[in-house]
Amino acid sequence: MISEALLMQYGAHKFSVRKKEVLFHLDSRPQYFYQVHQGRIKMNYFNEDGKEFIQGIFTAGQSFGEPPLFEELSYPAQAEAVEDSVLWKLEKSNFFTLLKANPEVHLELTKVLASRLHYKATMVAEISTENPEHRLLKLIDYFKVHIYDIPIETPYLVELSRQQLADLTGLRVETVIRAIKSLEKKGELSLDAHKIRR
Amino acid sequence: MISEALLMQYGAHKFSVRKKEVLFHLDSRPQYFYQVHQGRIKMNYFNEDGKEFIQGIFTAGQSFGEPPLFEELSYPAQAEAVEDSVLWKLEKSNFFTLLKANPEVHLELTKVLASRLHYKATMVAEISTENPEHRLLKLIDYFKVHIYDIPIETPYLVELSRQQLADLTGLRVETVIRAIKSLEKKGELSLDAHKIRR
DNA sequence: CTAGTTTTATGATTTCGGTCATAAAATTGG
DNA sequence: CCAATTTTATGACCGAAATCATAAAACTAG
Repeated sequence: MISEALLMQYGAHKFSVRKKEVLFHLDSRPQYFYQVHQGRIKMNYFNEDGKEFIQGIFTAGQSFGEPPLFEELSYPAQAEAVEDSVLWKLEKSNFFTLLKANPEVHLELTKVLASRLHYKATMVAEISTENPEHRLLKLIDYFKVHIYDIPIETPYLVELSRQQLADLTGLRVETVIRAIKSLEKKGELSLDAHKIRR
Repeated sequence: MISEALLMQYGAHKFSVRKKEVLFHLDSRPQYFYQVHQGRIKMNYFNEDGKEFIQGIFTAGQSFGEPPLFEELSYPAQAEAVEDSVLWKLEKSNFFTLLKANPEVHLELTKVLASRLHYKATMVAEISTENPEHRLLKLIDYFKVHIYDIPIETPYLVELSRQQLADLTGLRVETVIRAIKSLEKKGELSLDAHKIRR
């Protein structure tokens, strides 16, 4: 997260997007550094027959889509507004000028990339080797502990739909619904009015 | 990749590991920055019933296992020598001193993390949504273009075993063997003496 | 308030890749 | 050089999750 003061100083602009609007497409070349000011943005991939995979969901204060800025790479997913949102947008070259002039910001950004890499390494191993229930618990606990910084023993209310859980874990909605039910029966989580608590 | 001169200057040491030796375990806390001097190291995860997933294979000049150094995180996989190898090992605190004093090295490292994030994002989406043949082609092309820097039109000889391909794509050996056969039949790649060329 | 949409739910059926068993070919190491 | 190990290969069978169909419940927007 880069402070607004700094973003403005280096010529960033705020702009609005409507729910479902696409910010950039799969395989396009990055031109800007993006940071969420308000709302929620997801990065997602669709295969040939329309199956979605969600790389990440980003909320106020979080940046996204930085990796391809650093190499001559194109985006491995598109970015789409989950709800009406306001974003900061900073020209690529200005972004690098900013980083160079502010080593502590650069270090912060490296930490963000490191933590995202940790998340991806965790999820890809889960998806490759574990069953649906295991995957879902891992994802839920990951969000709780690493994204929302809630101690593992404190109850946490999952704010993701069954479909989003499916698209984050590579499962299908029906499988998620059944696995969640089964996990409730086993006492691994609780449900009240369809909301998942763990 | 950090130059040997710089590594030495900040107190790094070289040490040897034998094939199959484990450098650090899953869930342990990182204490060092590691860089391969000679040989090959893989980072891998095993689920409860022994199914392996390979996060990456690192060769001479490449560093690995950096992300958890930047946050207070534990390793999401273990590191294991694929063959007898020699490694550089730099104390965590010295590593950060080095980065701080050498911004261009820090930027290089950020690029490495960015490119690894790109690889993981690509593979996790593949594994979640695509069939075995698609996954294998994507992996092979990724290694060719992004890891070995070979132009897509130049033939490339895959130096990974069927088992390694399986553990990198979340498949089983038998499935990889059959998919490779089928891809050969379709003309997507060629085989000579079991070696895969594409 | 209500029609329309999205989300959650559940049963029946299918399928793709996993599992199991076995063996040939290739590689390695002593 | 040869025994032991690893890698590649192939067929038969199985099963977990995907797919398909349908509907109730819960939201949402006008």
